[in-house]
Amino acid sequence: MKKGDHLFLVDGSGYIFRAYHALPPLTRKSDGLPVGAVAGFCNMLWKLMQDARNTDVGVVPTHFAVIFDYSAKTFRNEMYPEYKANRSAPPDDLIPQFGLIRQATRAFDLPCLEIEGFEADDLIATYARLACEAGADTTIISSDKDLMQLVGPTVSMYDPMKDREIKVPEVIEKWGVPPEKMIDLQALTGDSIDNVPGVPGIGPKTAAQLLEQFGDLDTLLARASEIKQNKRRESIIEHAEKARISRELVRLKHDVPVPEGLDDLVLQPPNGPKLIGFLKAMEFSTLTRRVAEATGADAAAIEAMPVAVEFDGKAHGPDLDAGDAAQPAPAGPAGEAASGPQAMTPAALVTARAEAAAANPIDRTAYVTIRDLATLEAWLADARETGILSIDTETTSLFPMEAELVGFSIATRPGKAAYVPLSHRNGKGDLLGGGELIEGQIPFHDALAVLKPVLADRSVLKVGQNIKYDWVLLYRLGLPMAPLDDTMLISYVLDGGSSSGNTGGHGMDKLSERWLGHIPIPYKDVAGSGKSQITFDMVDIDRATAYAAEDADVALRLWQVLKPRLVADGLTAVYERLERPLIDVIGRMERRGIAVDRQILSRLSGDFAQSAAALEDEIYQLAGERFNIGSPKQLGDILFGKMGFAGATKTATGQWSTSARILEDLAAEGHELPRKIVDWRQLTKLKSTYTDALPGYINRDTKRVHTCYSMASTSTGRLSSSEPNLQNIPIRTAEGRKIRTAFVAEPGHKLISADYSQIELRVLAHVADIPQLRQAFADGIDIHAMTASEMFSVPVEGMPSEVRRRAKAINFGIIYGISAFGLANQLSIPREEAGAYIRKYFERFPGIRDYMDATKATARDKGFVETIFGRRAHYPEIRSSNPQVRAFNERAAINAPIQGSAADIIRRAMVRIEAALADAGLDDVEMLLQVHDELIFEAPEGQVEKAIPVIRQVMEHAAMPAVSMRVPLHVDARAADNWDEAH
DNA sequence: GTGGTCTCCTA
DNA sequence: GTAGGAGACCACA
Repeated sequence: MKKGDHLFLVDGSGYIFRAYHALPPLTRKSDGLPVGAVAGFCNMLWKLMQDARNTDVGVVPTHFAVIFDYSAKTFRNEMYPEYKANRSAPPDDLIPQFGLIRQATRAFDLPCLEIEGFEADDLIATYARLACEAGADTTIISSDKDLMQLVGPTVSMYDPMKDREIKVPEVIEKWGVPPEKMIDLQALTGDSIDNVPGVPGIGPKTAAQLLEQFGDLDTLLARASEIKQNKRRESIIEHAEKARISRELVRLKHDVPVPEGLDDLVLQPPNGPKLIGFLKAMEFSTLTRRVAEATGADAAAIEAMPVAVEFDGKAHGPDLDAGDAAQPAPAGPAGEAASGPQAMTPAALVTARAEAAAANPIDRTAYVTIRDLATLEAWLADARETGILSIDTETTSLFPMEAELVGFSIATRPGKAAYVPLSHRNGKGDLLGGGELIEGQIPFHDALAVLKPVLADRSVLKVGQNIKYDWVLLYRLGLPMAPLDDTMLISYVLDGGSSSGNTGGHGMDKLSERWLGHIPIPYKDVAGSGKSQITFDMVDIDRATAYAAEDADVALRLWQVLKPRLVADGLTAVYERLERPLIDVIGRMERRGIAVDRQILSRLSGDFAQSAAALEDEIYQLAGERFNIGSPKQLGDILFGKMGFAGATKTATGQWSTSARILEDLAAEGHELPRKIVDWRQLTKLKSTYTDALPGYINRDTKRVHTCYSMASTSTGRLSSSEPNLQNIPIRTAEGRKIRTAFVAEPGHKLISADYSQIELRVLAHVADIPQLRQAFADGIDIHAMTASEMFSVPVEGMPSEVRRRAKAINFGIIYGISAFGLANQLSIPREEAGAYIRKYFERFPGIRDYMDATKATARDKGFVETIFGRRAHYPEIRSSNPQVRAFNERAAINAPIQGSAADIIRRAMVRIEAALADAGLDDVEMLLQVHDELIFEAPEGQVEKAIPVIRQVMEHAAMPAVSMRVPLHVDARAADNWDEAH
């Protein structure tokens, strides 16, 4: 940059907010994406650049940059934590526009600058200083008073919305002080919007007058006692320190370490086609035409560019990784490098990756065992080179909270994989294990010390299959890992639904077979199975290398094949918003676990055992013989054979059915035996599944129970919990509830339970857009009573409970893809009667039938259905010629968007809640469990009252801004010493 | 020992 | 009628 050059600096962030509030709202025609601020921004930039080229008016920029705030947190927060603390979140329809405006800037071929920790204003101050030193002039495109301190002989401001220049005279006219005194003036007046305190009672007029009188702030504060007005004097003396802090807050930083020098900001000639591509994608037809005219481009021949919407939620078009600073560019396999992934369409990239996978078969002989630090370091250096590290840990247990690390495998490029054994032992130990450490392994802590920085390096993407396991394990060993990608979760997003099966559908062996045409070594083959199974530390190192390195290699290859499919299928947003950010959130929940009181469980076990034994005697008495009550076969013979009870039905395999339902019916007829069997079953169930089993899951180190959540084993997007399953802890009966009292908070803490009320019915009301349901939820009235009232024309007041019960069953039936058969079963009524109810229901709520028909049609056409956030559930068998299979898939397809949308909503809440709690200063409030529509937290007693509203706020607004629900979400939250009382 | 069936716990 | 996990039993190997 040289003398005579002219730098234009656009205050991008400032402009966004101003344009948003000043301009009428505008949405993209085709899909309702809000783009008002984007439109204003593009028009402004184009006008600026046009004016600049019409050399007879205005000044001509030679250098140009658009500058943004990186985030709300800056160095000023360290000086003064309350700075900008009362800023509310931006409006929901503005959020997606932030990313779009950055993309617009790039489409204009303009530098788009932002630096973490600094405000846009600081960058502007820095560049203005640099330009000044180079002898050039600067025009700041903004009207923000915070920037006026920069105005001077070579720096002016320009307000694009009012077409007005701001130079020294304008500043004096507006504020009564020259630009160089603006800092002192703002220090006195403060700023309620940014939460700069200032001196109470001092406004701009008074401040200007005082500065006129005393010259500057320091003099004023030193001689404050001379001020005549009593109130003013006292206020200034009392708040002198606040004024000083305020001065530092408003003073812009002129020496930000900017990565781009001035010479990087040289204004380039306009790239018409690129800009038109973007404008077309935004559907700005007028500006598209103008740009085409001005640049001589043929707009009709230019395609709309795929625009990544950094939208919090459902993708509007392919959500490329453009906005994801955390994620390094995917490393392409050889052969693709010539064109580079960016130059290929998503579909072409998918094809290329699949072909590369097929052409590059897996060769286990190429895997190496790393036995010294230098080699390990060289491999990790390669990972920094490629920006990607596939990793897999080998351990002694499936539970990451108690597993011991035996070794780990890594892969940096397809085919380039290695295993690092750490604690393999020989078989010389006694029966308790033991054995001696085998030689030729890197010392445990040395290897981890070398691995640690790479795992923490945000420029190296860590890829794995079910990487949450490795994350939890490695975190326990003091090795945090980020960022993460998980091939299992990518597959889950791409191919979720019944097509993938409920178990192992996204397991590595299946994925490898499907996508790479390769069957990896089964775990059984290296460690055996059953009684003869050995722990991995006993596996021969050569065999372990083949197995483990292959896993890392396969995961890397799968990642290469699957990741581009996210973009091609428009599922990036689902993965980025609902899966990826949840990995470490759930990882932390698993790590925390929950305290379970062993004494309570043990006492309950005793109680249950005693009651069950008493029942057993009575049952034998009534039956006239001893038999195994727990055997449905024997029980059926006794009840329906020997004793000849009526009403027997057969199960699918021709056995007598002894389900609770049948036994209850018999009991209702006055038979004593079936009643006692039902009670016995309940007690033994509670004992064996809960009170006996749970203590075995208490971790010996943490003394807590750490369930394992699976993020990819349901067809709808729900989580599942296992080992132990904490999502089916009893609640229905008084006896069962007692088990919940054993789930307790630590001393000095409380458990908080927050659950969504009727979330699935609310989702139904939203997606099917049913006026009566929406109204009922808006009014907060009893939804089942309302349904009954509509259906049976009875007033809600004084409604018999049986009527409400039936309506409730129908409401649930609707969510489950109702059938007359199922409803008849549920209500124990004839199928004809159930059918009549359903017809009646559809008469009253025709929108629901429309929704169901539309959902079935979509599922048939596309093979999948979608949640409101775009998660897909595949049901290919809905086209089956078997009517039973078809009907089942139809019901599942109807249920999936409802259950799945609710699951997505709570996932979104979970992703956000930690930050929300931290922002509220509640870092010690910890999320422990998720039970589909409920979240359990543990909080220090003193923080409970503050935490509950934060939790509710996040949960109730979790769908926003991606989806604005037509019905409110409602969350009930309560705190207590144990889970029973909290729920 | 493994896998299927039945039953029952949850949302 | 949807979505799960788990324990007990029992027939099979």
